[in-house]
Amino acid sequence: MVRQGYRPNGADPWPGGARPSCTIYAVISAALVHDWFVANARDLPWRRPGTTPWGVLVSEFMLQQTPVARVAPVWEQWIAEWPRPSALAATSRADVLRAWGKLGYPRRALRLHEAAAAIATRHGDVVPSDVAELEALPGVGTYTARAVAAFAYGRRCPVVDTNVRRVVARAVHGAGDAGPARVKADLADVDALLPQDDATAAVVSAGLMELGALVCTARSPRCGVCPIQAECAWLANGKPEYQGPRRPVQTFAGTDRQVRGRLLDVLRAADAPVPREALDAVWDDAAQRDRCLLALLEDGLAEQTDDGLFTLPA
DNA sequence: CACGCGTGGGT
DNA sequence: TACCCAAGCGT
Repeated sequence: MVRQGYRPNGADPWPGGARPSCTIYAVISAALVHDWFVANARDLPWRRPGTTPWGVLVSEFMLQQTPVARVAPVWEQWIAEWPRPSALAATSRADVLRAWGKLGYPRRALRLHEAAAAIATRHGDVVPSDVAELEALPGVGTYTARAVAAFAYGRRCPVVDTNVRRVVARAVHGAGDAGPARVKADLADVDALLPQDDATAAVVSAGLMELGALVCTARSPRCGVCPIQAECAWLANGKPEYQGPRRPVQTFAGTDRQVRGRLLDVLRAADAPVPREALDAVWDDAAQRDRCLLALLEDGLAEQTDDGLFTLPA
């Protein structure tokens, strides 16, 4: 139901004077999201019956900032090769980084490797279902912990990612898009609309994400096929454009990230330690190149052998 | 909390 | 073509 001036949770979704002129808020029906998801969910590999909590955890690591289409084939290989945390933990970091391939942000691969070791040694090779225990694992933050609790263990748990934040910002708050993250308030917003039953709530959590990924998209939302269009505060407000501050789009060309990527690409492709000259060839600016190589060594993404050659970490 | 961290596809 | 963006995390 769309209402004037109604605020779920009483929280101010636009702190700091960024409040848009709209005054319409809405309560959206979890049942509609639930039924839409059951009918429209993508057939993703990690949603197949038989996927273990470990499989879910691996998918969530890979999906941190990497699109579904690129993750899917790599996930299949990882689960086939390392079906349990202990199997991954027994693998060298070099092999893990090579298997990570070009998913990006390779520090995630190291953290997943560390998390696997922690699960193997401290949790009996079983991925924890408790949010606090999950958050204690390296590379597992607010989102990933709750995603595993919900999707791997079917628990009622607010799962807030960029998709869900956008759906809530629009459908509930009537804004064009989500502003800067407000973790506590975002979790409370979603918690307020989840049904009580664990299994049903978990499906709704997946449905909210799927809705944001497929229908309530950032660029061209397909409101005409949206299951909650009749309740959507953004539609009721006339789809106002987002007014608040936007995080500046990160540049890439010329940044350390690009240089690190090129250096690491050389190390991944090499089947033996490489001399300095092989790395020097990928970037002209020597100072930047050296800084990046040093950073890779410090991050544990590269190592130097006794005879001065460079490799992926053992 | 704002920022840095890879990569490549869509528009 | 240049942007814009994609299931975040750690510091």
